Amino acid sequence: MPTDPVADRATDAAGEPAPATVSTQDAAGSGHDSADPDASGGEHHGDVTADRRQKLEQWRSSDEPVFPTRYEGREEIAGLLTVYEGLEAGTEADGEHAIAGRLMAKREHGKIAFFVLKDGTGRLQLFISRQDLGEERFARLLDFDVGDILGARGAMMRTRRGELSLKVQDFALLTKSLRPLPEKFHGLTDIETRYRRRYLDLIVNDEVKETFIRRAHIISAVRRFLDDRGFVEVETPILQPLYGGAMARPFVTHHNELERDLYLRIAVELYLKRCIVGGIDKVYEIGKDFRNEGISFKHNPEFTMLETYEAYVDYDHVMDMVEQLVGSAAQAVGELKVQFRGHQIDLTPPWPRLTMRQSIIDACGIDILAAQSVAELQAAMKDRHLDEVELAPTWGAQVDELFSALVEPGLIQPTFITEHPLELSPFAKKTPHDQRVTERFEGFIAGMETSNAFSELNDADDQRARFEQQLADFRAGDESAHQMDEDFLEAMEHGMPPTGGMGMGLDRITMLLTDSPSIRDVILFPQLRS
RNA sequence: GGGCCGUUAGCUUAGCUGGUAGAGCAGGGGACUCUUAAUCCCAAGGUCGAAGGUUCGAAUCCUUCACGGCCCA
Repeated sequence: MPTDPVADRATDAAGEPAPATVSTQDAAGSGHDSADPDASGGEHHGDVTADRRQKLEQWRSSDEPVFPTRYEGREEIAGLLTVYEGLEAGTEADGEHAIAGRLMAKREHGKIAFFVLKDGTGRLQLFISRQDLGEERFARLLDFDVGDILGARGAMMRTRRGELSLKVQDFALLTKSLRPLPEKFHGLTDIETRYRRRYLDLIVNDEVKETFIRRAHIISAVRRFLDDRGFVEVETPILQPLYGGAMARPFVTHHNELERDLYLRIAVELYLKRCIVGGIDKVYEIGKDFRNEGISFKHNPEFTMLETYEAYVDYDHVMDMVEQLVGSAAQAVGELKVQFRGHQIDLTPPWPRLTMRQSIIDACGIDILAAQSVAELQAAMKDRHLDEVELAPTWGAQVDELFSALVEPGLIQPTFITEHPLELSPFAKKTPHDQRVTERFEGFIAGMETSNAFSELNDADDQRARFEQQLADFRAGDESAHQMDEDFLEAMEHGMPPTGGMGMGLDRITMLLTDSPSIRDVILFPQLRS
């Protein structure tokens, strides 16, 4: 066969970095022969996978590698976009570049064609002409399917219409894709498929990847904030013989050799406090907690929690820290004023502070400290026709229901709710001015609890009494009530310094800072029914 | 757990008071040297989520189930 002079030039240009292309010229010819009678492809009648498998077999029978291990000289697309930003339309730059990525679009146009290649950093158009490649290589390149991963090499140019492009002189198949991508215009919208096959969501919906990049930046910023303040990051058990540190139902698992059940942690609180007892005065952990509860737009059974404990400070100090921590996370990915579900939310410190008692009085007129039993409370609710609030078995649980139903959804701007009732706060110190409430706060943003902190209880005898009260609540039907933990009490009896402790749901912070309406949008592989 | 809505080609979807499915994109064949949701021509692609029921006849009506979404608790 006569050597196309243009193809020859292409081979020379690509010669030294990619010697494989030299032998390709012949291979392309023989490969093309077997590819030519595409009538055989017609036997599959639109079976896309079968058609692609057949193309893969054609590549295998050629001399070109089908799943090569590298593409020499590859550069990231974002870098080229920056370097050639000023290239004028209709001109071609000197020098040669190589890129690699997934083929996202094909636009054939007779003797030329336009492809769109996407790598982890961006998209770049490929300008392909038969004149540059020669007939055989041109046909072979056009044989690629959308979804294939390929490498391309050539000069940077800008088309007459102004699109920055790589003028392809040489190319290689890096990975054959056997299945079609979702449709290009509407993309992948089915929510279930997006979650179950997140890789497709990531390929097709660019903003999804952006959300997870932001998530990573947020978590980095949180770490940096704490590290800069001298906190030590630790890792504590996920498999626990006794779950605790929060009010929630656990997942149970089983250890075969030990012949005993273990729980997946619902919080890291009790272990980090042991670290405080041990003298790590500033300590934190970022990791997964597991709570065996319902699934909703703000609940996933496993979620990412931050907990911090700092010795010799109280909850007021922690409140100041939370404002600054959330602020610095926000500034890592944007500004202190964020848009969330149509609301403009201003995270600028200081945030308003309101006692839980006052917040419930404001919402419905009930003074929870005046109605001191579950019966009195429910009578007060009945007087005010608060039928939409679910009844709870204990006074503490009933207060929580009232608050969750009537106050929480309205806390759109960042707000600290303080001085929770003792019954709801088995690990918080009582306030000096009222023994019925605690030095505790929860930070609410956009109607979601995003942080929870207290002046930590360090009186071992008081702690034991709290556990006993929890045990009574459990027997009264509150399944989320806390268990007795003798091992933890023993640690406490050795003496824990006054400590300010805090927990923060990082998934919810990420929702807020990425304007994601559901927690499933900030968890790559959320829990679904199977 | 309850209510409402949804499930039709690989993807996005139309399908009225019942007469066993129509399109766009993707894929196949062809044309095209500046496209970018390229365009044009041709051909193909469906166990209508599953199982029962009503009916001469069911994507359509009924029942149950599965999965999903939203709302409520």
